[in-house]
Amino acid sequence: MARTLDDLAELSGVSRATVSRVINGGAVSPETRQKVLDVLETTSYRPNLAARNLASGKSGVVGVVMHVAAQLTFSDNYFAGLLTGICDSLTESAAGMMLWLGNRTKEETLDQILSMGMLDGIIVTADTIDDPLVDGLRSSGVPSVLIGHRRADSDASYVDIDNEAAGEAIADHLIGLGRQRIGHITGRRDSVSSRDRKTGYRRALRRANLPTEGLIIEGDYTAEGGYKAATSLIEAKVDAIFCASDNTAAGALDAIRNAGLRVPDDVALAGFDDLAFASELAPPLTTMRQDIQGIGQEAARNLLTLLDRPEGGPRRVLLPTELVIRQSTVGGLSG
Amino acid sequence: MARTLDDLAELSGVSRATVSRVINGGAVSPETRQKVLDVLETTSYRPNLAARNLASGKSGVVGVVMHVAAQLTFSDNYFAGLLTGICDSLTESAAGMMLWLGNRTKEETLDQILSMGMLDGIIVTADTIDDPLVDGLRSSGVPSVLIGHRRADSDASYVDIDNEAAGEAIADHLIGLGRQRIGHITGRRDSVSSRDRKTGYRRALRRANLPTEGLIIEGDYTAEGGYKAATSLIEAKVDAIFCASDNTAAGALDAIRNAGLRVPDDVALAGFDDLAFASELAPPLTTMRQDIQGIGQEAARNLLTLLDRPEGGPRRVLLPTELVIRQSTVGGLSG
DNA sequence: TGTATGTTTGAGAGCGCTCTCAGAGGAGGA
DNA sequence: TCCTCCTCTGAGAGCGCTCTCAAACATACA
Repeated sequence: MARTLDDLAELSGVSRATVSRVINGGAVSPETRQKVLDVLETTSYRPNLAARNLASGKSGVVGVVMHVAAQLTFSDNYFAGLLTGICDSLTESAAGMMLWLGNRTKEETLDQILSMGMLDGIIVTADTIDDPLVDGLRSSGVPSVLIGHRRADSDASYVDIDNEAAGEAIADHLIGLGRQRIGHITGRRDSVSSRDRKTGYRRALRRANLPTEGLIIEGDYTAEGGYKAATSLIEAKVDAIFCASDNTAAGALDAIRNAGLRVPDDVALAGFDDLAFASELAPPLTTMRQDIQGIGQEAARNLLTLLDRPEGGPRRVLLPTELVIRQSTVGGLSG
Repeated sequence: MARTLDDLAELSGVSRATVSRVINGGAVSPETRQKVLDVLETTSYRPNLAARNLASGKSGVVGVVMHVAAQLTFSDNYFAGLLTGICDSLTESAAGMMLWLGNRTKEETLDQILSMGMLDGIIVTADTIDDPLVDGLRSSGVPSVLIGHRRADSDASYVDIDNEAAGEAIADHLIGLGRQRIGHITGRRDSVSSRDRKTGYRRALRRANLPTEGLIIEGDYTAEGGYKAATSLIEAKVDAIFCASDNTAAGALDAIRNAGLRVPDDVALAGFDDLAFASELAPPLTTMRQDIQGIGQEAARNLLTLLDRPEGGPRRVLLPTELVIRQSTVGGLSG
């Protein structure tokens, strides 16, 4: 059983260098190549990654960092979708992946990642306004792709959506419906996407000369937060609510119902994400679809390309979103 | 900036071997050790893992394999809990982790894992009766710890619960309540845990001389499966249902309600897992608590110990479960 | 003083691979 | 025929670390 390149070389009667060329695609004459391939075939040879890594300086492994509470990573479908997409692309390219969740402080996580010293590149979620982990990763020099980005990251490689435009589009939709008091439940306070969606919402309402005072309530992307925030918006006599996430909208829907109001007749309701359950709510939820899994895939592809051709400079991608109109804002729709 | 052991050696005026001893805990005189530690302090030295791996044959990275649909891995709290626990233990020991989900066929996954050739050990979920992935991993010789186990795995290292005893205990509870027609909704057909829980249920009912004919319906651990199965059990006039998972029970609860029956008055309902939502159902669900996160932690710890002392032989752990009685079986309970 | 025993250290041989460099051999032009 | 140019191949030098082995020195005992 051949175990090393030297074994293979001996078996095929060529040098180690030539076997290496065959495996890694160097210039080899057809006959020699075939000879080696034959031996390779009959020999369950597996290159030793550590040796390859040591010699080449590459490991074929990328790090994925989602520094949110571990429990959340898996229960919130947003992160689940992201990870699924990333896994997908990486598997396709036979790249390995190491995962870091929020089990430790950001400092510890950063330290651990850097001391691995073995990662070709890193994918990291960057939706927090002030994030030492992202800063540390970026300044470490390890090639990275961010999912989401702050202003400070505008010269980094990232995959994101245009949250401002999306927020504005949803608000415009509600405005177009003739609603006059349109409330907004934001996402987490320290979240970039939340802030941008709010900015978009504000811009739309200002342009339409509609009030926003007292109509913006802070949420946290969860259903519970949505319920609470919606309760105070109802007191403020809104006739529409734009929630920064579908989860939030699900909570808000409960609150509206419990207040004895009808959706959309009394209050039109819109979410963000278009998670699977959005279309199954009663009534089905108008929302901004983002292809979460696609974002994950793109991030991984992006990183792999970056590793392949570092000279290409930072790679920035904005993925499209799509307004999905359902009965929670437009009652008369069929389906 | 010192980058290699040789640099450090030069800086501290000793040999590379001595620096290595200080770092890895060999015998070094106090003065020499201090000298080296001082240099280490002022020098942001990070050992090169590839080199270390190559020289020592160890990588400090373990593989985690959960070959279920990726989407499921994250939406089902069972797997989420498992992963959280594993991450926890591994992080504690500063061990790296690589994750494989069900993005590819089992054969491809197996191949990819083995060709990594860099994993010190593997943690793999083994709840499927006939699983080439688990078989392949076990026969590969890479130290592994299974989560769950088949009969064929009785000589492997694993962490599991006693599903038979647990199933029997739940059934006994329902019997003790005086229920006469106790139905059972199983888990996935090819699942070991499902089969064992059913065996336990059967044993209890046989001992109590109660019928099981027509009262065992196949489910799949999901709420949808539970709804469907419960519907036919209701037609079979059961007065109690033991579901193989909480998710299943949630679906069954809907079905029972939709049939206009009351829980527990008409039909007592029990689940399995004690997921977070079990206590929030109306009525709160009687269920068998298993410490899912604890199982994950134990699996990781188990593997690390195994790697440390391979001579110890396989390490088998059965974690306890606990019957949690709530109003879905005993109506009069407070809370 | 000589011998046995123990402690601390350095030299150096790998681990298995990649990659450079130069040599061997063949083709083509003068 | 000789020289140049190109293609293919092998030798060998690392990559940074671990670990064995033996040397050097210290200590203890007879």
